Amino acid sequence: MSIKSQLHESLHQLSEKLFGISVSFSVDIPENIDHGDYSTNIALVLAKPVKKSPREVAAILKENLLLDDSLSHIVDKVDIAGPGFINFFLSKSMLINNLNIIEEKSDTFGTSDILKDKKIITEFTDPNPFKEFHIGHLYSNTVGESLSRLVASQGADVKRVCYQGDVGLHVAKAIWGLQKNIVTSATSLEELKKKSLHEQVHFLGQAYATGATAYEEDEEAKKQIIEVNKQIFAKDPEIVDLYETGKAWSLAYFGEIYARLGTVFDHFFFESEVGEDGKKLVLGYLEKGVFKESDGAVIFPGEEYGLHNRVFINSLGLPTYEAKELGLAPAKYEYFPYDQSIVITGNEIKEYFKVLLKALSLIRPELAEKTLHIGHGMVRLPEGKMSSRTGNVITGEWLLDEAKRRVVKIMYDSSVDDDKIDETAEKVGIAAVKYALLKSGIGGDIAFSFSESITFEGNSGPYLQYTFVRTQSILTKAQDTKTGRQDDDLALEKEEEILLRHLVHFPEIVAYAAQVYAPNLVCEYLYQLAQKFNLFYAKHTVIGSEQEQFRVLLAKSVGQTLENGLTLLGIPVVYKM
RNA sequence: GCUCCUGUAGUUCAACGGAUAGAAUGGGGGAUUGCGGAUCCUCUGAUGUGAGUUCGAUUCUCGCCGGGAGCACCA
Repeated sequence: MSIKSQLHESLHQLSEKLFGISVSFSVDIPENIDHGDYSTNIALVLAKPVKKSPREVAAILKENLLLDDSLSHIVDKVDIAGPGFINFFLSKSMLINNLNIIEEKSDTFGTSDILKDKKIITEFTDPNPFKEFHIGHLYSNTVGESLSRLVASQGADVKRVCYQGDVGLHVAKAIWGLQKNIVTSATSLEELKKKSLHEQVHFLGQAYATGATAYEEDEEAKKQIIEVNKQIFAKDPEIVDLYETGKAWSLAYFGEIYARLGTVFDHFFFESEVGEDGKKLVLGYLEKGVFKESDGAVIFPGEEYGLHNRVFINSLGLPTYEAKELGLAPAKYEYFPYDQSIVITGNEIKEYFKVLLKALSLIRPELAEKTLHIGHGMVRLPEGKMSSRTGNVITGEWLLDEAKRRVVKIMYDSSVDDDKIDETAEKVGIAAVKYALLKSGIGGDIAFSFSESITFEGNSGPYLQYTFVRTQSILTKAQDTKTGRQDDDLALEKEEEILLRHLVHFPEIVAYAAQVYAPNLVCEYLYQLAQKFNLFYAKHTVIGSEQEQFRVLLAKSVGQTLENGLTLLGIPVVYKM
């Protein structure tokens, strides 16, 4: 049990014992370190029912708290402050002993078993074959990977899956565009098959742009594309080679990006696999009145539930995204009988997802109940909107390459050609991009500016990596220093005490971040940790000082915590940069 | 028109209904012949607006003003 919940429990019991009431109150980690390591508002909440002033209530609680043996071990001092907050200060021995705990727990420091035996399936990234992997996908992947790691750190059994739209109008546009562009550029599918993956994917991207533009501007082309769409569903031999080849290119390309980002999916779902099941479900429940026919299409009457109507099967008899998604939920459950299914997508389909969940709740209520949709914001570019229709997109790959290029430029003489440097630059670049995406809350939009997001100063991924490198540098130089158990009666410098008091909170922050699905809380914590360490580092010498043993252990603990935290964010560490 | 999201320093972001609204960046001024200066310190500067609920509101409710997304055969 964490210190926080111990305090909560003790206060709860005390309130019942002294006043005979149980109220809802909180135990917080104060922002201001002068307000203690933990604080509670219980006295403010109790004041009214007890008919005493908050400070009086606090005083009564304080007196009795000190009698509690289990608390006197942990807590050194209890203060009453402000309007009636009770502040707790942890004992020094507790703080120092935490370093020993970190050393023992090593890479499991920060984990817990709150979600033990829970099966959680996470779905994220979801790029569509035949289309670009753009920054939005990069963002979804970064968020999804971090959330997956967070819930896994709390003991959950996690499976990552990716759902890809390999059938539908967008594919028809790309296929049509491929046919067209192969002719206009006087090449052939056989010729293209010999080219590099890069060139193939580029050709695909252009084909999609060609098809998408024609669909909007050319009536004849539009009709043809709709025909192609039917051919795709029918697996028409005329297009099957083109289709399979293009899809394979896309998937190979996505695979390269996942490898760079450190995501390993346990399973890939395709619309082509779940579409039929979804359609059958819809038709089955059409008879039962869940769905309705309207203008030749089958719709779900969301308006009857305060939402909006959506088409599930279009008038051509083809399942739309909605019906396919309806088929996906049971398929996921069959693959992995989950306790919770987390779907991470952009905010723009939030309303749509509500409709979908409503429909699912009438068909498979137990699955709908277990499904959680988390919407993330858009990545806005100051330079203007990107559009895959015009082929004017910033791709995820381009962004990663650009970040890496800038790292090399800043860190090294760019002429150097060295595998080690290349590997480090890649990791630092990934850190810059991922951290920029994760440091703010996932609900809001992200204003992505290269100058500010690919930065190596201030609140950035590379800053954290740099701080980690410093800790490791100390450890290398102090190899012979023993870091065994530390005495309690050490005289602490102010900067040391601040660090120790911050380190205690890591497991609580991680647990909370996992609970509320907020990787940005981990970012915030790590950034503060790095700042506090750098301040300590600037003011005190580690190696050669009288407290070398203690300080080396402190550096080691900070390094371990930084590494564990960065790992939860899906960000790699480096040992030299 | 309807639904949802959103409005905090010049800019980009924080703050379970709590204490003096916290950072980064920008701008001004400084620091360590020391373990990596991609560091550290310091100054500067903000809750769109009007009510309400509360011991206490950036946070909750309502109005107004501004920004964004979605709303039938795309995904």
